[in-house]
Amino acid sequence: TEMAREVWQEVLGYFFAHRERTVEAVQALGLTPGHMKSLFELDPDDPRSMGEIAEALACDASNATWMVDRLEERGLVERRPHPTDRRVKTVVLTPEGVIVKQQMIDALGRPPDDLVALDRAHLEALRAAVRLLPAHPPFSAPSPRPISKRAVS
Amino acid sequence: TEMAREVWQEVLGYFFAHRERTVEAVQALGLTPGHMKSLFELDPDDPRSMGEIAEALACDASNATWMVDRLEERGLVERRPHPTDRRVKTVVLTPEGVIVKQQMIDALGRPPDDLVALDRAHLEALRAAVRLLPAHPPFSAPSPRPISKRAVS
DNA sequence: TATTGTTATACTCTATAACTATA
DNA sequence: TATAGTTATAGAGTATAACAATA
Repeated sequence: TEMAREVWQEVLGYFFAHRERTVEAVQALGLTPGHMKSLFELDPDDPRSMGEIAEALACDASNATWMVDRLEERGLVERRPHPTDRRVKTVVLTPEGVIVKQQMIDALGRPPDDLVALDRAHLEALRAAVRLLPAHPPFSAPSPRPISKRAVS
Repeated sequence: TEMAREVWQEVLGYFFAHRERTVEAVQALGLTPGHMKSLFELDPDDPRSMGEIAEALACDASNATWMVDRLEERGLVERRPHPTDRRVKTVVLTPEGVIVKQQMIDALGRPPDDLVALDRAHLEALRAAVRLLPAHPPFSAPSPRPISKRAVS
């Protein structure tokens, strides 16, 4: 419908107006957009294989190797052998990786000044409204980790 | 405030969930993100200098040269001499560039399916709310062109 | 001399293809 | 033989520095 288009264009316009700020926030941590996407997928306790990372990032396997190399050089992630399949390498966040990931999430999630400056009434209306948006993964995905999950598919 | 943060994070999360779709829409037109940003800045009747383009895209002047080269090869833009300063080259959209720009805007502005599928009541509430967002340039900026503007600053 | 844009060059990120080691 | 990951290589995109033309 036409209303959906209006809503989407407003959201897109507002995001584009602040896009530069989010890019800068990531760069300030010395991370590239690719690193950012990788960190969102990784955790200390949920090992991911290289193949899973490549799939999640929708990139080539060789590119995943390259990206994980860079993250490993910075000490943010660690490659580990797979318990049963010696072809597979799994990747987990290091303690420093956890810290940087949290810094990244904090920086990205900080609202723009012009939004903070809005009336309380407007903010309440906005908050009620955005909760009507279709379900989507929370941007600060706190690693949904079911208790019993095998290490790697 | 905390409410502003919640609102921002919901908007960000919703956008991220559909980010891939927008990238694909641009790629389908054979455009890179850099081209996309360039087209947003260009128009048929509002010549921009190379320097202005580099500034608007927050990139190096040499990179602007490179990007305009690519757009010119595709016939979407045209370099023209500046009327008074022969050092300056100005860039305008060609007729074909206008068409492709409009296709890009249409593709980007098409709302996600899950938004279109929402109840009419929810959509009305969302539309009313997003209009409360702080002022920002409309994403499909229809080339704000004051009648009397000198060609290039 | 200062400024505009380009060219020369190098570095980052991404992909395809060939390769190594397991299974 | 097939699969997981890496390495070799090439290309797009970005930046810095040197350069040419013009102011």
